[in-house]
Amino acid sequence: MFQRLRGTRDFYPEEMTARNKVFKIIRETAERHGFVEVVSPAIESFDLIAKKSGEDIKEEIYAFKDKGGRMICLIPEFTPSVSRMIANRQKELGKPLKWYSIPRHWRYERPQSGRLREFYQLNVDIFGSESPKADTEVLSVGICIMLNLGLKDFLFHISNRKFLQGLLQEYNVSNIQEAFRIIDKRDKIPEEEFVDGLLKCGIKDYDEILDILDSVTIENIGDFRGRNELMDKAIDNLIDIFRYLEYYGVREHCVLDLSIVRGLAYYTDMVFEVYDKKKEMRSLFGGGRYDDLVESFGGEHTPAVGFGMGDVVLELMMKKEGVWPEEKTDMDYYIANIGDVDRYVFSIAKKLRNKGYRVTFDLMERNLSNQLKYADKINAKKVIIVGEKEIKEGKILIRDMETGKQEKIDVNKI
RNA sequence: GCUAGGGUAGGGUAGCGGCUAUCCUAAAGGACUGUGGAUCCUUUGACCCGGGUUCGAUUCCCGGCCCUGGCCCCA
Repeated sequence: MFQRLRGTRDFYPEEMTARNKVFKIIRETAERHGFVEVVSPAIESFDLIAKKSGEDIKEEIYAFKDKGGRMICLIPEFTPSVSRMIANRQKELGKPLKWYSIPRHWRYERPQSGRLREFYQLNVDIFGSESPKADTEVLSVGICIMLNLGLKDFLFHISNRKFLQGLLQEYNVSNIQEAFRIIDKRDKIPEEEFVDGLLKCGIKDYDEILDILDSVTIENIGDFRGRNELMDKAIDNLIDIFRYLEYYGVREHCVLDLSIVRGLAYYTDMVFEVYDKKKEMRSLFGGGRYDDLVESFGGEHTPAVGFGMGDVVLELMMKKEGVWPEEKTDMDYYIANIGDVDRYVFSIAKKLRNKGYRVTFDLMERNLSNQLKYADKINAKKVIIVGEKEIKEGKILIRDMETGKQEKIDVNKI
């Protein structure tokens, strides 16, 4: 017997119906927000992926030589591919671009809760707009997807990196990237290690800085205006975003949280992460603004903002909240036969199928009892019984499998 | 890469140094030769792999593989 490869999943029909429902809600929500779908190949050149993440990424992805000796890989993320797509057709694409995609991604990592080697990830991005309205649109899609999926226990923690960057500059902090990394880990590491890390980055007055991060809200952040240009830009941006979120009616799902920085180097302004309200689980997903990334892939300067949401954690969250759809397939019609009535079975099936119904019939030469048993098993809503006796009078029986009620109708009425 | 726990029919489980390896469920069929969900019966189907200890290992020991968590990392 062969087994699945580690960290991969099979989706059997019952699971597939539930997943399709979830994906449908996600697609519809994105499209109602004016996003259009794109797809790119599952394989890309290793150089493209390494462009953003460096050569060391090789250890964490599926990378191999193809028969032509080219180093290629299964895509571990979407950003390089979509940046390439934009750079390739820079001139003809009208800005802003509002794109979404639900590609499969592969990462060669140790699987654990909420993390597999093969997974789907919704990517939602807006390219070409610097406006905080674009940031808001991206946040809004994320929030509406969560709500439309029936989720309630979540909160968007929103920040702007430039605020912290400006603040750290005021305190003459030497290594700002490293400081970002440490502050990002604040909740995960012991207090001592955290303080130690801050000191190493040259942050002596960490009490003051942490106090600011903890106490500032969207209501009082304006008090910090006038300190330096970076902070002013961040403040204006955050106030705009929260105002727009208010206009859109999703403000209640958001909170200003200046401690959110995200470890990644390429985010430039707004960043966000989504947590359950009590922050018990790990981050559900996150994203932000990355204005310089497309350019680094050889395109023109293209401001961008977006997020990536993996299906694995989403499924865990939905199951935890009890809103994962029922895993059950069903069928509109099962046509049962008694005796030599094949010609009627086929023609009835064709008529119903042309009308758009899902229809199936016996392929096992079963007796009526077992045909009904099978119809029950596949959750057929209705069974049409084509019997020799009735067909002589031009009649068939329709049985409602839920009520058990059965009526005799004219065969031509189908 | 590091670390904890675990691997018995398709799914869920019991068990023991030696019995025909337990039960539930599932699937196929029958009881019911023209009516599903109930009941009963039949059939199908498992001790992860390799080595060691032993008269004998599914059980004990070692190694590997795999699974479930945690760490590193997290695009």
